[in-house]
Amino acid sequence: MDVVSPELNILLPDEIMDTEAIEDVPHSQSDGNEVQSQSVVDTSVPMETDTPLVPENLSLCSDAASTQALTPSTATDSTLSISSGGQISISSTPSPVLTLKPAMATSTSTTKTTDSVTGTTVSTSGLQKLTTPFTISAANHQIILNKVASSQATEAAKSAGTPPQVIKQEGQKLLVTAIGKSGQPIVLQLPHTGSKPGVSPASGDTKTSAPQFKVVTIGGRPELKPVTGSPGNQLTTLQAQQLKTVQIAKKTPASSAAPIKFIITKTVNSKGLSPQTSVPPVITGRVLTQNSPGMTPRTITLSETHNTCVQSIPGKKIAISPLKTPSKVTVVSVASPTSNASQKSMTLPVNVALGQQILTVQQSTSGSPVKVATSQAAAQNIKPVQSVAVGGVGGSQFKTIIPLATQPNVQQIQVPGSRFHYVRLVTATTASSPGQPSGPSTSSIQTAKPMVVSAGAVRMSVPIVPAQPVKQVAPKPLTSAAQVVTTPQTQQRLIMPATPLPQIQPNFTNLPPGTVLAPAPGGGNVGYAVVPAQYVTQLQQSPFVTLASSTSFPAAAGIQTQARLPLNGLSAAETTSRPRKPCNCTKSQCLKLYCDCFANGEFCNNCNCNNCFNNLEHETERLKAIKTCLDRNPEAFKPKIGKGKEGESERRHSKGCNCKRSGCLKNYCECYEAKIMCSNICKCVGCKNFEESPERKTLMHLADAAEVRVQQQTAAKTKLSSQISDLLMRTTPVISSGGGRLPYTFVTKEVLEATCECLLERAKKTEQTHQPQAEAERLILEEFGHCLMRIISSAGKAKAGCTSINC
DNA sequence: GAGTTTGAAACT
DNA sequence: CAGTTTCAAACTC
Repeated sequence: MDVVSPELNILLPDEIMDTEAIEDVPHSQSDGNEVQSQSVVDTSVPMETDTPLVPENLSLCSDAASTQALTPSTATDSTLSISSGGQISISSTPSPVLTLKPAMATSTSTTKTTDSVTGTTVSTSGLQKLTTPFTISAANHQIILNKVASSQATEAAKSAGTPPQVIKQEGQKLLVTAIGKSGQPIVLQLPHTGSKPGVSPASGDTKTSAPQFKVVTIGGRPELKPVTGSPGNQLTTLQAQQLKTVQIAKKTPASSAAPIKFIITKTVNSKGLSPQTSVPPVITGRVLTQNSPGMTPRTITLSETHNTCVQSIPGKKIAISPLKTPSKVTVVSVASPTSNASQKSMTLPVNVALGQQILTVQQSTSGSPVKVATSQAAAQNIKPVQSVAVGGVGGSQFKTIIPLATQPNVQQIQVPGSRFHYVRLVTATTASSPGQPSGPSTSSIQTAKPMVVSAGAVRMSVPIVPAQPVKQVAPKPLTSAAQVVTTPQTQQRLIMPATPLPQIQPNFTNLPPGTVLAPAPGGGNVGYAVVPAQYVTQLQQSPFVTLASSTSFPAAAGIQTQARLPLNGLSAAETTSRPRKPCNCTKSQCLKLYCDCFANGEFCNNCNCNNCFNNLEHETERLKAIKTCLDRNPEAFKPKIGKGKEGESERRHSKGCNCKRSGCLKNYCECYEAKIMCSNICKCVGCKNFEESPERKTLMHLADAAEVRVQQQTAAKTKLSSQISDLLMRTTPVISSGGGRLPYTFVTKEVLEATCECLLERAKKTEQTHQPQAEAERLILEEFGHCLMRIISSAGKAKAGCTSINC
């Protein structure tokens, strides 16, 4: 049902919005009352792949069965936050905040609102009512609607001494005219439920049958206009005990070439529970990005289940780096009974590429290996909501909601501009004590197994799309069962479970098996510490191995990697399959900064180098080399790309380049390689790497086009592969399901040869009969089909025979 | 894949 | 600090 009008394309944020604004609302909204949903609904995450040029839906399905369609006008820098079961907020980044709050809501909106305007109501008729007392704040351009989800809302209302209010599912509209650049009203429509398709004024999309929230946040100008409720549609808010926000920020107007980026964040707050013990509701869905303004609107669908005892998980975010093409949202679900107090909220940049699978991670309790499951724990009534942030150029971020099976176990690690994508999964294990340090520093090597960094809490950071080597090698004491990964900017650590993670593994292609990413010494802004597999093995075999060498590295190596990575990220193919780039050093022994591995603080692994000393076997030499480099330049291992001085937000090369012949438009130039402009500190000659440079723009367009092509190809391949796999599974279900040989296993070399012979024979016949080429191709294909059928048939017979024998 | 170009790193 | 050399990646053919 939810439809986003084509105008949304223009309105969609080009940049990623800062997550903090999102977090503020939920936190402020929490009050002592709890709103609980009656039932836990299916938490399955949509897996379908979005198709370019096909309108997509952005919706949040919730038990409340309220859907809202937003038709934004051309607005900039505004965000719309909608909290199902709690509040709906529409905010613009610059400032003013529109807050819609329940009239009887016990919770007082503490959102950062200035010049707030209250009293606007949106009427709805039907099963549910949403009180529309809301606050419009000019500070953040936010409208927050507090809504009580379904029965919980009713109960809450009863408890409050007021009759329950119901929001009718049909024809409900929320017109928001306050947010719009040109004064065009934004329509929030509560979609029809069931099979009855609602008529959406926006675009008429009627695909959604389930109750949904459609949340669209669009950028807007600072000015705020009154929110108008459509006649007959009243938005009634009972009590907002849960706050969920979805925000889409638009930093700058999206260009035709640049993809429009959604920023949707949703957090759920509930009262009475501390953040540590909070359990957010499960929200499932996918996030799709708009490819170009002219295209049909793309929507984001997020299914939401209202749950009891919903707790906000501040900072639970997943960042998705912006892509030119629609991407799926990687959903990480982590189920665990308890939360870890020591956990910190993090943003997670996830470079979502076409065909990328939705990741659902269910985390087990402490002491047990981290589990990854596609299904969420059914027993968990409380499901954490996690926001998904899509990293954008210039640090802006795309946010969306990430469902969590249970507790705030997933934390995002956001590295703006970096292609490293990490999901931090924190097991809120019961064993973990709040005060217990979770860092690797407290852990020790216990076994020769994959390590558990912290005894108290298991943390997992999933580098979804590490395009480049993680920088720094800072081996840490390891315990068992997981790998540790840290991000450059924070102390986030990733503990990979010893058990393979099918959903995640493809994303670790650039990390060698056994690779351990540990936080570099010094905490804080520390680069990644990468321990090659062999190093891990050595560590496991020799618990007394000192990791002092890693300490020699300055903290910032991780950012250095970031600098080398294009802001827009790699193409889907690159991001999903490209391994860490091996070095080819021949003379430097990989102990000089010529070697990228060494410069990044990594051990060489699977490289093509000769006479490599950048490994454990030559730890002494390596340490010496590190010291030499640091003596020569204390900043040698620090990131080259960082923020400019005096509050400059743009990244820039710390030293500047010295290009003379490349015009700074080739990868020889470190600035260009990092996809940043040359700055005044560069000493380049004939620089063409500046904003207005036509040459640069041309190159960028070409690169974008190439990227799009790659993504499309990747998507096509993925789809084809999926179809083939599906076909194989469907054609011989008995064979594949009976524990026998899979169908393709019958395609032996001999079978292949026979098939080829048949095809060749058929080709010869067509030649001899002077068949037209088209006819010849048809006959050959037909023959191929026959061959396939024979193979399948034979496989089935073989299986049947085997089964009979077994019986 | 070999050879060339390029600019950072290393050296003097 | 400047000039030169070394080096490995980027690029071209």
